[in-house]
Amino acid sequence: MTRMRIEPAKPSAAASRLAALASLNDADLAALRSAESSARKVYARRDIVSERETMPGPTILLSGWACRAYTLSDGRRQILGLFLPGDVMGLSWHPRPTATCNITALTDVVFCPAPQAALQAPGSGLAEAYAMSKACDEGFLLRHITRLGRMSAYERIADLMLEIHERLGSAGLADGKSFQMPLTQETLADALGLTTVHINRTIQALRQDRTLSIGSRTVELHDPVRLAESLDRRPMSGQSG
Amino acid sequence: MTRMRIEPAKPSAAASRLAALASLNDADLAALRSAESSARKVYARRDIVSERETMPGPTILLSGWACRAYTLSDGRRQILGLFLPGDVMGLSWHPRPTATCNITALTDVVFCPAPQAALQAPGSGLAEAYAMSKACDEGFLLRHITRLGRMSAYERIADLMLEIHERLGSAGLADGKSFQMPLTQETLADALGLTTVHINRTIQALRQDRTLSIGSRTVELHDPVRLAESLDRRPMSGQSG
DNA sequence: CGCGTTATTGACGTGTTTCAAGATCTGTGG
DNA sequence: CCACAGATCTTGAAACACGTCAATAACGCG
Repeated sequence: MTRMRIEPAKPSAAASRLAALASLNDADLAALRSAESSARKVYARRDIVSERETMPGPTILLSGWACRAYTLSDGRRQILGLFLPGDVMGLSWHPRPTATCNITALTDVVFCPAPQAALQAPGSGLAEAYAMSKACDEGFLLRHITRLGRMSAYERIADLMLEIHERLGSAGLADGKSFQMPLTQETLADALGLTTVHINRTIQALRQDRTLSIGSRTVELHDPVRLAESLDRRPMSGQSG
Repeated sequence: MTRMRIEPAKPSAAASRLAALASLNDADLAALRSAESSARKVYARRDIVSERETMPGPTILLSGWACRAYTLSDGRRQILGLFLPGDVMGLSWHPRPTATCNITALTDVVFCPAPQAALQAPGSGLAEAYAMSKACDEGFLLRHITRLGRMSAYERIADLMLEIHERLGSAGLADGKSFQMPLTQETLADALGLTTVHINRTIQALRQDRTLSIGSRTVELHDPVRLAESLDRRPMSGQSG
Protein backbone atom coordinates (compact mmCIF):
# COMPACT_ATOMS: atom_id res chain seq x y z
CA MET A 1 0.00 0.00 0.00
CA THR A 2 1.71 3.20 -1.14
CA ARG A 3 1.13 6.24 0.98
CA MET A 4 -0.67 9.00 -0.93
CA ARG A 5 0.29 12.64 -0.80
CA ILE A 6 -3.28 13.84 -0.79
CA GLU A 7 -4.72 12.61 2.49
CA PRO A 8 -8.51 12.55 1.91
CA ALA A 9 -8.06 9.72 -0.57
CA LYS A 10 -8.83 7.04 2.04
CA PRO A 11 -11.23 8.50 4.62
CA SER A 12 -11.13 6.93 8.05
CA ALA A 13 -14.11 4.87 9.16
CA ALA A 14 -15.00 7.68 11.51
CA ALA A 15 -14.97 10.35 8.85
CA SER A 16 -16.91 8.12 6.50
CA ARG A 17 -19.57 7.37 9.11
CA LEU A 18 -20.00 10.95 10.23
CA ALA A 19 -20.03 12.27 6.67
CA ALA A 20 -22.89 9.87 5.97
CA LEU A 21 -24.91 11.44 8.77
CA ALA A 22 -24.43 15.11 7.85
CA SER A 23 -22.43 16.99 5.28
CA LEU A 24 -19.07 17.92 6.72
CA ASN A 25 -16.94 20.77 5.43
CA ASP A 26 -13.18 20.88 5.13
CA ALA A 27 -12.75 22.38 8.58
CA ASP A 28 -14.76 19.51 10.07
CA LEU A 29 -12.64 16.92 8.30
CA ALA A 30 -9.47 18.66 9.37
CA ALA A 31 -10.70 18.74 12.96
CA LEU A 32 -11.40 15.02 12.77
CA ARG A 33 -7.98 14.28 11.32
CA SER A 34 -6.28 16.28 13.99
CA ALA A 35 -8.33 14.65 16.74
CA GLU A 36 -7.32 11.27 15.42
CA SER A 37 -3.71 12.15 16.07
CA SER A 38 -4.35 12.18 19.82
CA ALA A 39 -5.68 8.65 19.84
CA ARG A 40 -5.57 6.28 22.77
CA LYS A 41 -5.53 2.51 22.71
CA VAL A 42 -7.18 -0.03 24.99
CA TYR A 43 -6.73 -3.77 24.79
CA ALA A 44 -9.49 -6.30 24.38
CA ARG A 45 -11.45 -7.17 27.54
CA ARG A 46 -10.40 -3.98 29.28
CA ASP A 47 -12.84 -1.29 30.31
CA ILE A 48 -12.77 2.01 28.46
CA VAL A 49 -15.12 3.54 31.01
CA SER A 50 -15.97 1.78 34.25
CA GLU A 51 -19.23 2.02 36.06
CA ARG A 52 -19.61 4.91 38.49
CA GLU A 53 -16.61 6.62 36.91
CA THR A 54 -17.05 10.15 35.57
CA MET A 55 -17.86 10.04 31.91
CA PRO A 56 -15.21 11.47 29.61
CA GLY A 57 -16.44 13.70 26.83
CA PRO A 58 -17.81 12.34 23.58
CA THR A 59 -15.33 9.92 22.10
CA ILE A 60 -14.96 8.58 18.60
CA LEU A 61 -14.16 4.93 18.13
CA LEU A 62 -11.52 4.78 15.41
CA SER A 63 -10.98 1.06 15.19
CA GLY A 64 -12.05 -2.09 16.96
CA TRP A 65 -15.35 -2.97 18.60
CA ALA A 66 -16.64 -2.03 22.04
CA CYS A 67 -19.86 -2.35 23.98
CA ARG A 68 -21.87 -0.96 26.84
CA ALA A 69 -22.69 -3.66 29.33
CA TYR A 70 -24.38 -4.08 32.67
CA THR A 71 -23.50 -6.89 35.02
CA LEU A 72 -25.83 -8.05 37.77
CA SER A 73 -24.25 -8.94 41.09
CA ASP A 74 -24.67 -12.68 40.48
CA GLY A 75 -22.65 -12.43 37.29
CA ARG A 76 -25.37 -12.29 34.68
CA ARG A 77 -24.22 -9.85 32.03
CA GLN A 78 -26.24 -7.96 29.47
CA ILE A 79 -24.69 -6.09 26.58
CA LEU A 80 -26.76 -2.99 26.05
CA GLY A 81 -25.35 -1.92 22.75
CA LEU A 82 -22.38 -2.24 20.46
CA PHE A 83 -19.97 0.43 19.30
CA LEU A 84 -18.46 -0.07 15.87
CA PRO A 85 -15.64 1.88 14.20
CA GLY A 86 -16.78 5.42 13.55
CA ASP A 87 -19.37 5.43 16.32
CA VAL A 88 -19.46 8.26 18.80
CA MET A 89 -19.46 6.89 22.33
CA GLY A 90 -20.59 8.67 25.45
CA LEU A 91 -22.63 11.34 23.76
CA SER A 92 -24.59 12.61 26.67
CA TRP A 93 -26.88 15.49 27.31
CA HIS A 94 -26.39 14.69 30.92
CA PRO A 95 -25.27 17.76 32.89
CA ARG A 96 -23.21 15.80 35.41
CA PRO A 97 -22.48 12.59 33.66
CA THR A 98 -21.68 9.57 35.75
CA ALA A 99 -21.36 6.28 33.98
CA THR A 100 -24.28 4.02 34.78
CA CYS A 101 -22.72 1.08 32.97
CA ASN A 102 -19.38 -0.02 31.65
CA ILE A 103 -17.95 0.59 28.24
CA THR A 104 -15.72 -2.37 27.48
CA ALA A 105 -13.36 -3.07 24.61
CA LEU A 106 -14.39 -6.25 22.82
CA THR A 107 -11.27 -6.18 20.68
CA ASP A 108 -8.20 -4.03 20.81
CA VAL A 109 -9.58 -0.58 20.33
CA VAL A 110 -8.35 2.86 19.29
CA PHE A 111 -10.33 6.00 20.03
CA CYS A 112 -9.96 9.76 20.32
CA PRO A 113 -11.96 12.65 21.76
CA ALA A 114 -14.65 13.91 19.43
CA PRO A 115 -13.74 17.39 18.17
CA GLN A 116 -15.75 20.10 19.91
CA ALA A 117 -14.16 23.34 18.83
CA ALA A 118 -15.63 23.40 15.35
CA LEU A 119 -19.17 22.92 16.62
CA GLN A 120 -20.11 26.59 16.62
CA ALA A 121 -18.24 27.47 13.43
CA PRO A 122 -20.54 28.53 10.58
CA GLY A 123 -21.17 25.78 8.08
CA SER A 124 -19.96 23.01 10.34
CA GLY A 125 -21.95 19.84 10.10
CA LEU A 126 -20.35 18.18 13.09
CA ALA A 127 -23.05 19.14 15.56
CA GLU A 128 -25.69 17.73 13.26
CA ALA A 129 -23.63 14.60 12.71
CA TYR A 130 -23.37 14.07 16.47
CA ALA A 131 -27.08 14.62 16.85
CA MET A 132 -27.85 12.13 14.11
CA SER A 133 -25.46 9.68 15.67
CA LYS A 134 -27.25 10.00 18.97
CA ALA A 135 -30.60 9.56 17.28
CA CYS A 136 -29.37 6.38 15.57
CA ASP A 137 -28.13 5.13 18.91
CA GLU A 138 -31.57 5.44 20.37
CA GLY A 139 -33.00 3.63 17.37
CA PHE A 140 -30.58 0.78 18.03
CA LEU A 141 -31.57 0.63 21.68
CA LEU A 142 -35.25 0.45 20.76
CA ARG A 143 -34.61 -2.28 18.22
CA HIS A 144 -32.58 -4.14 20.80
CA ILE A 145 -35.55 -4.05 23.13
CA THR A 146 -37.92 -5.58 20.61
CA ARG A 147 -35.28 -8.16 19.72
CA LEU A 148 -34.95 -9.26 23.32
CA GLY A 149 -38.63 -9.02 24.15
CA ARG A 150 -40.33 -10.49 21.12
CA MET A 151 -37.94 -12.43 18.93
CA SER A 152 -36.81 -16.04 18.98
CA ALA A 153 -33.12 -16.87 19.25
CA TYR A 154 -33.09 -17.53 15.53
CA GLU A 155 -34.52 -14.13 14.74
CA ARG A 156 -32.39 -12.31 17.29
CA ILE A 157 -29.16 -13.49 15.74
CA ALA A 158 -30.32 -12.77 12.21
CA ASP A 159 -31.61 -9.34 13.15
CA LEU A 160 -28.44 -8.36 14.97
CA MET A 161 -26.28 -9.49 12.07
CA LEU A 162 -28.36 -7.36 9.72
CA GLU A 163 -27.99 -4.35 11.98
CA ILE A 164 -24.25 -4.78 12.19
CA HIS A 165 -24.07 -5.23 8.44
CA GLU A 166 -25.91 -1.96 7.84
CA ARG A 167 -23.84 -0.08 10.37
CA LEU A 168 -20.51 -1.38 9.11
CA GLY A 169 -21.67 -0.56 5.61
CA SER A 170 -22.10 3.10 6.43
CA ALA A 171 -18.53 3.12 7.73
CA GLY A 172 -17.29 1.49 4.55
CA LEU A 173 -16.43 -1.74 6.34
CA ALA A 174 -18.82 -4.20 4.72
CA ASP A 175 -19.56 -5.30 1.22
CA GLY A 176 -22.98 -6.31 -0.09
CA LYS A 177 -23.22 -9.66 1.63
CA SER A 178 -20.52 -10.14 4.21
CA PHE A 179 -18.35 -8.54 6.84
CA GLN A 180 -15.71 -9.23 9.44
CA MET A 181 -17.11 -9.86 12.92
CA PRO A 182 -14.78 -10.32 15.89
CA LEU A 183 -17.48 -11.26 18.42
CA THR A 184 -17.28 -14.59 20.21
CA GLN A 185 -20.37 -16.68 20.73
CA GLU A 186 -20.22 -15.80 24.39
CA THR A 187 -20.39 -12.11 23.54
CA LEU A 188 -23.30 -12.73 21.21
CA ALA A 189 -25.02 -14.58 24.03
CA ASP A 190 -24.56 -11.64 26.38
CA ALA A 191 -25.89 -9.27 23.76
CA LEU A 192 -28.91 -11.35 22.82
CA GLY A 193 -29.98 -12.57 26.24
CA LEU A 194 -29.20 -16.20 25.51
CA THR A 195 -26.63 -18.81 26.52
CA THR A 196 -23.53 -19.70 24.54
CA VAL A 197 -24.79 -23.19 24.03
CA HIS A 198 -27.99 -22.03 22.48
CA ILE A 199 -26.24 -19.43 20.36
CA ASN A 200 -24.04 -22.16 19.01
CA ARG A 201 -26.94 -24.42 18.10
CA THR A 202 -28.93 -21.62 16.56
CA ILE A 203 -26.00 -20.51 14.44
CA GLN A 204 -25.86 -24.03 13.08
CA ALA A 205 -29.54 -23.89 12.24
CA LEU A 206 -29.07 -20.56 10.45
CA ARG A 207 -26.24 -22.01 8.40
CA GLN A 208 -28.21 -25.12 7.54
CA ASP A 209 -31.14 -23.01 6.34
CA ARG A 210 -28.73 -20.99 4.23
CA THR A 211 -29.96 -17.87 5.99
CA LEU A 212 -26.52 -16.76 7.07
CA SER A 213 -23.25 -18.33 8.05
CA ILE A 214 -21.01 -17.20 10.87
CA GLY A 215 -17.53 -18.57 10.46
CA SER A 216 -14.21 -17.70 11.97
CA ARG A 217 -14.55 -14.00 12.38
CA THR A 218 -16.65 -13.45 9.27
CA VAL A 219 -20.37 -13.35 8.61
CA GLU A 220 -21.99 -14.01 5.27
CA LEU A 221 -25.58 -13.03 4.65
CA HIS A 222 -27.14 -15.05 1.88
CA ASP A 223 -29.95 -12.65 1.04
CA PRO A 224 -29.84 -9.52 3.21
CA VAL A 225 -32.79 -7.79 1.58
CA ARG A 226 -35.21 -10.67 1.87
CA LEU A 227 -34.05 -11.40 5.41
CA ALA A 228 -34.52 -7.78 6.43
CA GLU A 229 -38.06 -7.84 5.10
CA SER A 230 -38.92 -11.02 6.92
CA LEU A 231 -37.72 -9.43 10.15
CA ASP A 232 -39.71 -6.23 9.64
CA ARG A 233 -36.65 -4.06 9.40
CA ARG A 234 -37.81 -0.78 7.94
CA PRO A 235 -35.13 0.67 5.68
CA MET A 236 -33.87 3.45 7.96
CA SER A 237 -35.90 6.06 6.00
CA GLY A 238 -34.21 8.96 4.28
CA GLN A 239 -32.23 9.95 7.33
CA SER A 240 -28.95 9.76 5.53
CA GLY A 241 -29.96 12.36 2.89
CA MET B 1 -62.46 20.67 45.47
CA THR B 2 -62.41 24.40 46.01
CA ARG B 3 -60.28 26.43 43.70
CA MET B 4 -57.42 28.19 45.47
CA ARG B 5 -56.47 31.75 44.80
CA ILE B 6 -52.77 31.07 45.16
CA GLU B 7 -51.99 28.53 42.47
CA PRO B 8 -48.63 27.02 43.53
CA ALA B 9 -50.30 25.35 46.49
CA LYS B 10 -50.81 22.08 44.64
CA PRO B 11 -48.14 21.66 41.98
CA SER B 12 -49.09 19.55 38.99
CA ALA B 13 -47.39 16.21 38.54
CA ALA B 14 -45.48 17.71 35.65
CA ALA B 15 -44.19 20.66 37.66
CA SER B 16 -43.29 18.39 40.54
CA ARG B 17 -41.39 15.97 38.32
CA LEU B 18 -39.48 18.65 36.44
CA ALA B 19 -38.69 20.56 39.60
CA ALA B 20 -37.15 17.38 40.98
CA LEU B 21 -34.80 17.24 38.00
CA ALA B 22 -33.57 20.83 38.06
CA SER B 23 -34.40 23.92 40.03
CA LEU B 24 -37.08 25.91 38.25
CA ASN B 25 -37.63 29.62 38.75
CA ASP B 26 -40.95 31.45 38.82
CA ALA B 27 -40.87 32.15 35.10
CA ASP B 28 -40.42 28.44 34.41
CA LEU B 29 -43.36 27.52 36.61
CA ALA B 30 -45.50 30.19 35.01
CA ALA B 31 -44.56 28.91 31.56
CA LEU B 32 -45.55 25.42 32.62
CA ARG B 33 -48.86 26.58 34.01
CA SER B 34 -49.65 28.48 30.87
CA ALA B 35 -48.69 25.56 28.65
CA GLU B 36 -51.01 23.35 30.64
CA SER B 37 -53.90 25.54 29.62
CA SER B 38 -53.49 24.46 26.00
CA ALA B 39 -53.86 20.81 26.85
CA ARG B 40 -55.18 18.13 24.53
CA LYS B 41 -56.85 14.88 25.43
CA VAL B 42 -56.60 11.43 23.86
CA TYR B 43 -58.65 8.42 24.89
CA ALA B 44 -57.26 5.09 25.99
CA ARG B 45 -56.07 2.77 23.22
CA ARG B 46 -55.69 5.62 20.75
CA ASP B 47 -52.37 6.65 19.27
CA ILE B 48 -50.88 9.96 20.31
CA VAL B 49 -48.25 9.71 17.60
CA SER B 50 -48.43 7.07 14.90
CA GLU B 51 -45.49 5.46 13.25
CA ARG B 52 -44.00 7.29 10.26
CA GLU B 53 -45.86 10.43 11.27
CA THR B 54 -43.84 13.60 11.80
CA MET B 55 -42.98 13.98 15.43
CA PRO B 56 -44.60 16.87 17.21
CA GLY B 57 -42.37 18.90 19.49
CA PRO B 58 -41.57 17.85 23.03
CA THR B 59 -44.79 17.14 24.88
CA ILE B 60 -45.51 16.92 28.56
CA LEU B 61 -47.80 14.19 29.79
CA LEU B 62 -50.09 15.86 32.33
CA SER B 63 -52.20 12.89 33.35
CA GLY B 64 -52.72 9.28 32.38
CA TRP B 65 -50.24 6.71 31.18
CA ALA B 66 -48.84 6.19 27.68
CA CYS B 67 -46.20 4.07 26.01
CA ARG B 68 -43.95 3.75 23.04
CA ALA B 69 -44.53 0.47 21.26
CA TYR B 70 -43.38 -1.36 18.20
CA THR B 71 -45.53 -3.96 16.49
CA LEU B 72 -44.09 -6.61 14.20
CA SER B 73 -46.06 -7.44 11.09
CA ASP B 74 -47.28 -10.72 12.54
CA GLY B 75 -48.83 -8.93 15.49
CA ARG B 76 -46.18 -9.39 18.15
CA ARG B 77 -46.01 -6.19 20.12
CA GLN B 78 -43.23 -4.85 22.29
CA ILE B 79 -43.65 -1.91 24.60
CA LEU B 80 -40.39 0.02 24.52
CA GLY B 81 -41.04 2.31 27.41
CA LEU B 82 -43.71 3.85 29.57
CA PHE B 83 -44.65 7.48 29.97
CA LEU B 84 -46.03 8.49 33.35
CA PRO B 85 -47.62 11.78 34.39
CA GLY B 86 -45.00 14.48 34.28
CA ASP B 87 -42.82 12.76 31.71
CA VAL B 88 -41.64 14.64 28.67
CA MET B 89 -42.43 12.66 25.54
CA GLY B 90 -40.80 13.01 22.16
CA LEU B 91 -37.72 14.84 23.32
CA SER B 92 -35.54 14.45 20.30
CA TRP B 93 -32.25 15.82 19.16
CA HIS B 94 -33.24 14.55 15.79
CA PRO B 95 -33.02 17.28 13.12
CA ARG B 96 -35.81 15.90 10.99
CA PRO B 97 -37.80 13.81 13.39
CA THR B 98 -39.95 11.05 12.02
CA ALA B 99 -41.57 8.72 14.46
CA THR B 100 -40.01 5.28 14.35
CA CYS B 101 -42.60 3.81 16.67
CA ASN B 102 -46.04 4.61 18.02
CA ILE B 103 -46.86 6.51 21.12
CA THR B 104 -50.11 5.09 22.42
CA ALA B 105 -52.37 6.16 25.24
CA LEU B 106 -52.74 3.34 27.76
CA THR B 107 -55.40 5.24 29.66
CA ASP B 108 -57.22 8.45 28.88
CA VAL B 109 -54.45 10.92 28.65
CA VAL B 110 -53.98 14.70 28.82
CA PHE B 111 -50.87 16.40 27.50
CA CYS B 112 -49.55 19.76 26.36
CA PRO B 113 -46.59 21.10 24.42
CA ALA B 114 -43.48 21.51 26.54
CA PRO B 115 -42.72 25.22 26.96
CA GLN B 116 -39.81 26.30 24.78
CA ALA B 117 -39.77 30.07 25.01
CA ALA B 118 -38.23 30.25 28.46
CA LEU B 119 -35.33 27.99 27.53
CA GLN B 120 -32.87 30.77 26.75
CA ALA B 121 -33.96 33.07 29.55
CA PRO B 122 -31.27 33.60 32.19
CA GLY B 123 -31.78 31.50 35.28
CA SER B 124 -34.23 29.13 33.64
CA GLY B 125 -33.84 25.54 34.70
CA LEU B 126 -36.16 24.14 32.06
CA ALA B 127 -33.45 23.23 29.57
CA GLU B 128 -31.59 21.37 32.27
CA ALA B 129 -34.78 19.67 33.39
CA TYR B 130 -35.47 18.47 29.84
CA ALA B 131 -31.90 17.24 29.52
CA MET B 132 -32.16 15.37 32.80
CA SER B 133 -35.48 13.93 31.70
CA LYS B 134 -33.91 12.70 28.49
CA ALA B 135 -31.00 11.23 30.42
CA CYS B 136 -33.40 9.39 32.74
CA ASP B 137 -35.25 8.08 29.72
CA GLU B 138 -32.11 6.51 28.41
CA GLY B 139 -31.46 4.98 31.80
CA PHE B 140 -34.92 3.43 31.69
CA LEU B 141 -34.28 2.04 28.22
CA LEU B 142 -31.01 0.48 29.35
CA ARG B 143 -32.65 -1.06 32.38
CA HIS B 144 -35.44 -2.37 30.21
CA ILE B 145 -32.84 -4.11 28.07
CA THR B 146 -31.26 -5.89 30.99
CA ARG B 147 -34.71 -6.80 32.30
CA LEU B 148 -35.67 -8.42 29.03
CA GLY B 149 -32.32 -10.00 28.36
CA ARG B 150 -31.27 -11.35 31.72
CA MET B 151 -34.14 -11.49 34.18
CA SER B 152 -36.74 -14.16 34.86
CA ALA B 153 -40.42 -13.34 34.59
CA TYR B 154 -40.54 -13.05 38.36
CA GLU B 155 -37.72 -10.54 38.44
CA ARG B 156 -38.98 -8.59 35.44
CA ILE B 157 -42.30 -7.87 37.04
CA ALA B 158 -40.78 -6.96 40.38
CA ASP B 159 -38.16 -4.75 38.76
CA LEU B 160 -40.67 -2.91 36.61
CA MET B 161 -42.94 -2.31 39.57
CA LEU B 162 -40.01 -0.83 41.48
CA GLU B 163 -39.15 1.44 38.58
CA ILE B 164 -42.71 2.66 38.29
CA HIS B 165 -42.87 3.18 42.02
CA GLU B 166 -39.76 5.36 41.97
CA ARG B 167 -40.91 7.34 38.97
CA LEU B 168 -44.39 7.94 40.31
CA GLY B 169 -42.84 8.93 43.60
CA SER B 170 -40.89 11.75 42.02
CA ALA B 171 -44.14 13.05 40.55
CA GLY B 172 -45.79 12.88 43.95
CA LEU B 173 -48.07 10.04 42.88
CA ALA B 174 -46.91 7.23 45.13
CA ASP B 175 -46.55 6.72 48.82
CA GLY B 176 -43.87 4.64 50.48
CA LYS B 177 -45.21 1.23 49.61
CA SER B 178 -47.95 1.42 47.04
CA PHE B 179 -49.35 3.19 44.01
CA GLN B 180 -52.17 3.14 41.51
CA MET B 181 -51.38 1.21 38.34
CA PRO B 182 -53.82 1.18 35.43
CA LEU B 183 -51.96 -1.41 33.32
CA THR B 184 -53.70 -4.61 32.33
CA GLN B 185 -51.87 -7.91 32.47
CA GLU B 186 -51.82 -7.90 28.69
CA THR B 187 -50.00 -4.57 28.70
CA LEU B 188 -47.52 -5.86 31.24
CA ALA B 189 -46.96 -8.86 29.01
CA ASP B 190 -46.21 -6.62 26.03
CA ALA B 191 -43.83 -4.56 28.10
CA LEU B 192 -41.99 -7.48 29.64
CA GLY B 193 -41.76 -9.77 26.66
CA LEU B 194 -44.03 -12.43 28.16
CA THR B 195 -47.52 -13.80 27.65
CA THR B 196 -50.59 -12.78 29.61
CA VAL B 197 -50.96 -16.25 30.98
CA HIS B 198 -47.46 -16.30 32.35
CA ILE B 199 -47.78 -12.79 33.75
CA ASN B 200 -50.88 -13.90 35.57
CA ARG B 201 -49.22 -16.94 37.12
CA THR B 202 -46.12 -15.02 38.07
CA ILE B 203 -48.14 -12.29 39.73
CA GLN B 204 -49.73 -14.98 41.86
CA ALA B 205 -46.31 -16.29 42.82
CA LEU B 206 -45.19 -12.78 43.77
CA ARG B 207 -48.24 -12.36 45.95
CA GLN B 208 -47.80 -15.74 47.59
CA ASP B 209 -44.17 -14.91 48.43
CA ARG B 210 -45.35 -11.62 49.91
CA THR B 211 -42.99 -9.83 47.56
CA LEU B 212 -45.66 -7.60 46.08
CA SER B 213 -49.33 -7.76 45.30
CA ILE B 214 -50.98 -6.42 42.20
CA GLY B 215 -54.69 -6.01 42.72
CA SER B 216 -57.37 -4.14 40.89
CA ARG B 217 -55.44 -1.16 39.64
CA THR B 218 -53.17 -0.92 42.67
CA VAL B 219 -49.75 -2.29 43.50
CA GLU B 220 -48.41 -2.83 46.96
CA LEU B 221 -44.72 -3.41 47.54
CA HIS B 222 -44.07 -5.25 50.77
CA ASP B 223 -40.46 -4.21 51.20
CA PRO B 224 -39.31 -1.93 48.37
CA VAL B 225 -35.82 -1.35 49.73
CA ARG B 226 -34.93 -4.97 50.22
CA LEU B 227 -36.47 -5.89 46.88
CA ALA B 228 -34.51 -3.18 45.11
CA GLU B 229 -31.29 -4.48 46.59
CA SER B 230 -32.02 -8.03 45.59
CA LEU B 231 -32.57 -6.83 42.02
CA ASP B 232 -29.36 -4.82 41.91
CA ARG B 233 -31.16 -1.54 41.49
CA ARG B 234 -28.58 1.14 42.23
CA PRO B 235 -30.20 4.06 44.01
CA MET B 236 -30.24 6.54 41.08
CA SER B 237 -27.17 8.33 42.57
CA GLY B 238 -27.28 12.00 43.44
CA GLN B 239 -28.80 13.02 40.17
CA SER B 240 -31.72 14.72 41.78
CA GLY B 241 -29.55 17.17 43.66
C1' DC C 1 -79.15 -6.69 32.92
C1' DG C 2 -76.02 -7.91 29.28
C1' DC C 3 -71.91 -7.39 26.73
C1' DG C 4 -66.97 -6.67 26.02
C1' DT C 5 -62.81 -6.53 28.39
C1' DT C 6 -59.86 -8.53 31.67
C1' DA C 7 -58.42 -12.15 34.77
C1' DT C 8 -57.89 -17.08 35.92
C1' DT C 9 -57.19 -22.18 35.22
C1' DG C 10 -55.65 -26.70 33.29
C1' DA C 11 -53.22 -29.70 30.26
C1' DC C 12 -49.77 -29.92 27.20
C1' DG C 13 -45.92 -28.55 23.86
C1' DT C 14 -41.46 -26.42 23.09
C1' DG C 15 -37.62 -23.16 23.21
C1' DT C 16 -34.04 -22.38 26.00
C1' DT C 17 -31.12 -23.44 29.94
C1' DT C 18 -28.14 -26.29 32.69
C1' DC C 19 -24.46 -29.35 33.43
C1' DA C 20 -20.70 -31.58 31.97
C1' DA C 21 -17.55 -33.37 28.83
C1' DG C 22 -14.71 -33.17 24.89
C1' DA C 23 -12.86 -31.10 20.55
C1' DT C 24 -10.76 -27.30 18.23
C1' DC C 25 -8.47 -23.22 17.82
C1' DT C 26 -4.70 -19.52 19.00
C1' DG C 27 -1.00 -17.65 20.63
C1' DT C 28 3.31 -18.34 23.41
C1' DG C 29 7.59 -20.05 24.79
C1' DG C 30 10.98 -23.53 24.68
C1' DC D 1 8.77 -26.74 15.04
C1' DC D 2 6.51 -28.76 18.67
C1' DA D 3 4.25 -28.64 23.23
C1' DC D 4 1.35 -26.38 26.08
C1' DA D 5 -2.35 -23.55 28.26
C1' DG D 6 -6.29 -20.80 27.86
C1' DA D 7 -9.86 -19.45 25.21
C1' DT D 8 -13.46 -20.79 22.22
C1' DC D 9 -16.45 -23.88 20.06
C1' DT D 10 -19.23 -28.19 19.89
C1' DT D 11 -22.09 -31.98 21.59
C1' DG D 12 -25.54 -34.82 24.41
C1' DA D 13 -28.98 -35.66 27.90
C1' DA D 14 -32.08 -33.97 31.15
C1' DA D 15 -34.61 -30.15 33.55
C1' DC D 16 -37.30 -26.11 33.53
C1' DA D 17 -39.30 -21.69 32.32
C1' DC D 18 -42.38 -20.06 29.49
C1' DG D 19 -45.66 -20.47 25.54
C1' DT D 20 -49.97 -22.29 23.38
C1' DC D 21 -54.68 -23.47 23.21
C1' DA D 22 -58.97 -23.34 24.97
C1' DA D 23 -62.42 -22.80 28.22
C1' DT D 24 -64.41 -20.45 32.23
C1' DA D 25 -64.95 -16.87 35.67
C1' DA D 26 -65.01 -12.18 37.22
C1' DC D 27 -65.19 -7.67 36.45
C1' DG D 28 -66.81 -2.91 34.73
C1' DC D 29 -69.58 -0.10 32.18
C1' DG D 30 -73.72 1.72 29.72
